[in-house]
Amino acid sequence: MTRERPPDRRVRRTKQRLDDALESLIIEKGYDKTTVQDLIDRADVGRSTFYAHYETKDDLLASWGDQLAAEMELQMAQQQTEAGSIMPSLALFRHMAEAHHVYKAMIGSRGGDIATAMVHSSLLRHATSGLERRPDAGNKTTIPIEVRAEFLTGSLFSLLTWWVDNDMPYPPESMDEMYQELTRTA
Amino acid sequence: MTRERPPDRRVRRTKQRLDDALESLIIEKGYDKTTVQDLIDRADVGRSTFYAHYETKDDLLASWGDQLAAEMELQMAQQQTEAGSIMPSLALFRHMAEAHHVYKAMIGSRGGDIATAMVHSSLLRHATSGLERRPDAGNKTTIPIEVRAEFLTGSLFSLLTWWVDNDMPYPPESMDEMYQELTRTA
DNA sequence: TCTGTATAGAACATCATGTCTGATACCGAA
DNA sequence: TTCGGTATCAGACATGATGTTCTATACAGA
Repeated sequence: MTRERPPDRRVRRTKQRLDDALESLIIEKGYDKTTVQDLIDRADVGRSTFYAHYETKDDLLASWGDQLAAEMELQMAQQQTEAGSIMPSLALFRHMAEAHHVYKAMIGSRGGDIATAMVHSSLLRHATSGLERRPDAGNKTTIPIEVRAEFLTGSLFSLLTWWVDNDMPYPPESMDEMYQELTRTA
Repeated sequence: MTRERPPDRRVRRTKQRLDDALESLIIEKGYDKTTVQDLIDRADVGRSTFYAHYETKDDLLASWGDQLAAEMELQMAQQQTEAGSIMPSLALFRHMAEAHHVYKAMIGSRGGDIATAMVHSSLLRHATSGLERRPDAGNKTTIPIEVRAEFLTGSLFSLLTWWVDNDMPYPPESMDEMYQELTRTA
């Protein structure tokens, strides 16, 4: 068991700066158009310093995205225990509402894919385990769980992105209700 | 009314070569990693020739994707008139099965986004008009058509991509049935 | 205070993109 | 078949982003 040493304060500062720079640049000009040069300028960090911590721009994005995902997981875990719903959809709608600047900026840019892929597996896990745990009262469908899980995940995603992209025309609670009703069959 | 002149035979040949090169390269190494240099090497075409016809790599992809979309539209239009279903899902599953090499190669690469975006609007149109035309027998939902259309489109997409990405474990007809059942509510 | 490590700054090689040139080959219409 | 218009080729070139490497300096933690 090798003891984890807390990172140097300088390292923490540098990473924090880069994270902040990334977020503001994503909102400002989108992930695609953001260059490494932009990042280190905004973060006021040396070029070699950047590459000392991250291999590529995508690497930074992934690391930054992990933090968002962690927050998300927290909120999802809460709803999971509360309601009997399979997907933690309400938590997701609320979470996206909070950070909507970022998500809207990422939709359509390549950063969206990376973020999407990161969250997708996590959501799919929720769906699968939720379906397995479910009493399945009066549900005589023969559709494999795999397919149903993918359906639940994909349709939720589509509503989430549509909603944010259209500047959230309905409150999170309404979106959640609609999603619940639309996926009654699954 | 300016009469449309058919393009020079040389132009046709060049574009055909580039289209072929694009398709084979997408399958071979993915869209992202394909460079303009790769394209013109494979197509055996001069660099300046490429830029005489397309502004960027994405431009070529879009033009090439239009052809796929056109084929798709054809198959979709047929099913539309036949069955009473809202979405031409069966036609889509069959279409993707035919060109699955290409689609699977594009899933996850940035090319996927561009292609996805192209098809998305077309599918959304189908969904919207289908919902408007529908008799709505015994359907007392208050969910706005916009949301339902997005739901139908998004969930269909997710099943399509999952299906192709997992090497089509079920026949197109089964996938279509499952999709129909899962979206009974909408 | 002292040692190890992170950082700055800048130079550098590499690679892909997109532009531009003039010479050549080809097309389609007369 | 000829001829004018145009597509193509080959290559050079400018540009901009990426990632590497170096040394001197600043700082953290013990």
